[in-house]
Amino acid sequence: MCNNYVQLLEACIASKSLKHGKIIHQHLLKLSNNDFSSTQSLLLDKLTRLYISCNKPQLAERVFNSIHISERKYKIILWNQMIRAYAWDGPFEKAIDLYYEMVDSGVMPTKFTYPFVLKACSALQDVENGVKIHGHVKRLDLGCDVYVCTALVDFYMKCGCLEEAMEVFDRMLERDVVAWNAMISGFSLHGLCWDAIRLVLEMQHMGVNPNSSTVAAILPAIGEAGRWREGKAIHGFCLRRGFDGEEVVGTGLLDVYGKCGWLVYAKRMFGALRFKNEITWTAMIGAFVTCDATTEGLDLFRKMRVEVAVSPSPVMLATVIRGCAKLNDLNIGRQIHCYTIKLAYYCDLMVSNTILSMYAKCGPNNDAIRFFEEMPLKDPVSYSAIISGSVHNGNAEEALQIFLNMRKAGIELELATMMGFLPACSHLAALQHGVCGHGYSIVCGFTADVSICNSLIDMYSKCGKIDMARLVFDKMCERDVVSWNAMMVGYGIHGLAREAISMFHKMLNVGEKPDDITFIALLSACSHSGLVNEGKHWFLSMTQEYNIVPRMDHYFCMVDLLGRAGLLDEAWHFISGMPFEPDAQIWTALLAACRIHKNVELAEEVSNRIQSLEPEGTGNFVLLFNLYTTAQRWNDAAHVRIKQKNLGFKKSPGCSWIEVNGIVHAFVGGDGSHPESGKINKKLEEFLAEMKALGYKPESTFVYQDVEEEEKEKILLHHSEKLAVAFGIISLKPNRPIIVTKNLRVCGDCHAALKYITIITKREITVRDTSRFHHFRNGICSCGEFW
DNA sequence: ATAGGGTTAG
Repeated sequence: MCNNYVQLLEACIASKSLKHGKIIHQHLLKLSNNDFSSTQSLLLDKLTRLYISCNKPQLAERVFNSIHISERKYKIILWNQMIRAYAWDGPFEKAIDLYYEMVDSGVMPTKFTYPFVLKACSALQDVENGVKIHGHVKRLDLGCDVYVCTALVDFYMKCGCLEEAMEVFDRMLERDVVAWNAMISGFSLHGLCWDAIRLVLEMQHMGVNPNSSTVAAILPAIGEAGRWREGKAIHGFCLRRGFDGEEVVGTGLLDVYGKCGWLVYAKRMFGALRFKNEITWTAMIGAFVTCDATTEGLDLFRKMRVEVAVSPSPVMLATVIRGCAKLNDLNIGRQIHCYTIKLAYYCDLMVSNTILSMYAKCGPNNDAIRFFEEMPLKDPVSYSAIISGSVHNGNAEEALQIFLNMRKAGIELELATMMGFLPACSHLAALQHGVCGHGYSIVCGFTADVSICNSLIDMYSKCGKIDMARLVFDKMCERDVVSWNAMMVGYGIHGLAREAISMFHKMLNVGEKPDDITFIALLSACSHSGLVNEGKHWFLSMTQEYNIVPRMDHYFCMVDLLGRAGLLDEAWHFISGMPFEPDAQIWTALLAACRIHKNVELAEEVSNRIQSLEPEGTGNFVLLFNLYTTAQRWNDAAHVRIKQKNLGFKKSPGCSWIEVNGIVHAFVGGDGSHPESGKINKKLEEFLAEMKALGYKPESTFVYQDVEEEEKEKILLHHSEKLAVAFGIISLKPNRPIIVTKNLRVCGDCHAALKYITIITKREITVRDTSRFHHFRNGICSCGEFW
């Protein structure tokens, strides 16, 4: 009877029939009175094998454990197979546990044990156990086995221990193509393109022929590095060897072409492949997205849905969603989002992070934050995406809050998190948080990264610490165009145009090529310092010497430059000579200039143009309104206000904020909601009396309501920037800097008053408004009255 | 073999 069961089980193993196997298992349980141990070990052996072959390692392990311990010792193949089954698709910890159990029960592992258990270690990134197991290998004298050594190389490489991997590899007496491939794919995994290529050449030199796996292993690194020349060379090699028709190689080549921007070649590879699997389709869609042919990519996705009757994989949907984000197409984005819900991919972090980032990029809206809050699983990537997304959508305060929650929840900070956090500090001028971010970046080694340092330069300069920004810049081992641009922008907003220009020359001296943003930085620096002739010079040389076609933004800088300097007619002519239609922003720059230089007639003309171009804007109304009130034309002013109201626009209120002990306190004009409001008002009253004694006269032209003088004085005294400064003075120790940020341009009366306050309090005050910094000290402002 | 988060401009 027993033999019959053995034969039955063997039949089940051969046909991988779990269903029948389970029935037999039940029978055996009944026969043996639910006592496994009395069942013959041969049957248990077969049953274990069956469960392993059906990929049910847990069931297999349970049956295996009922074999008597003395017999289990000799079932080495079963041990190995169970470890393999766990190492295949987890739980990986079980593979490692089983390995130790095996060793502890005195069973000698074989060379077949190690590749499996090491695979489990690399899946878990468990270096500690991997190293311990490496020790066992040495003791068991398996250190020369190609199979085991290749597994060790693969393990070390996947865990990022490149030196250990190389050491094992170098000691190998013989190396087959698989061993070389382990090294090559390891380098490729870490983006070390040149090391991977060097090894391919070396292996050929040693007489080992690369196979199609070698090619497949090296292609991702080539693609990531954008080395299209090497990609083409490998393509040629594949053609000679006949590898190019293989799905894996063909897909890899397609991907390289896509990543290098050679869409035509990518399409040709795709067309030439006889067999296309889902990965091939995904790679092609991704190539379209990367090469800015996103619409075509989405079309291909639809075509695939019709032609191939399989549900798209998470990776494919992530690629498609990336496309929606790039197209700024919330409609299709939402559809794909629904589709992922239908396919139950909502627990796939990669998919949900892509959706999150799409909502953030297509903002500003509340979709991103809502989606984030409802995510069942979140990882550091999700946090990074929502932090940078919130900053991108103009909500830096929210970004800061999420960052602090993240810290509280103990979630690991990654480099990209910092890349979202530092701009949030820049926006808020939250110097204390920014400095913490800098410290943390040093500790984590992030400061070795050029982009992090670029963000630090930006953070310090926007927090008023231009010298610290320069210090970061000077300490960088490596700089890119962004570093120079960020530094120049910093000098520009601090009114240090000369320094910005000198940076530009230094940049040219070290051979860095200026880009379009470099010139925006240069032109806006000139504009803030009133360097009209320099600005004109750079605008011309930008096209003539550097072959950069001026964009709308460059024209904006020029209009701003001419306008601020009072050259209104020239600015007008400059706009008329533009090669394309000026947008509302350009006209607004001119309108702002009209306000500074009190030219009502031109302002009316310009305002009409703005309204025809962009009826939604409110800045236009505000500027015109202010201009009329300054000219005391109250009727015209009222008319503008009525028109604005009828059209349903509200002016965004002036808001100023200051960071005190890591908390950002915000104020609007006349704000009495702050807990310290009583003290703030008292301080301001004191200042008013002292200022008047020093010769201050409230400039009532900056009050845009037609009310009594006394009332005007009160309104002026409670402008948001004065409230924030007063709060700073009463809450910060005398040695702490006072840095206030405002969402609009600083008001003229406040500008005058703050100068007096620096005399009275003997403190330095910094105000950052929308266009630049004002450093007040001893009754003088760094802007030299030019802003 | 395909794959998620990122710096400078107004």
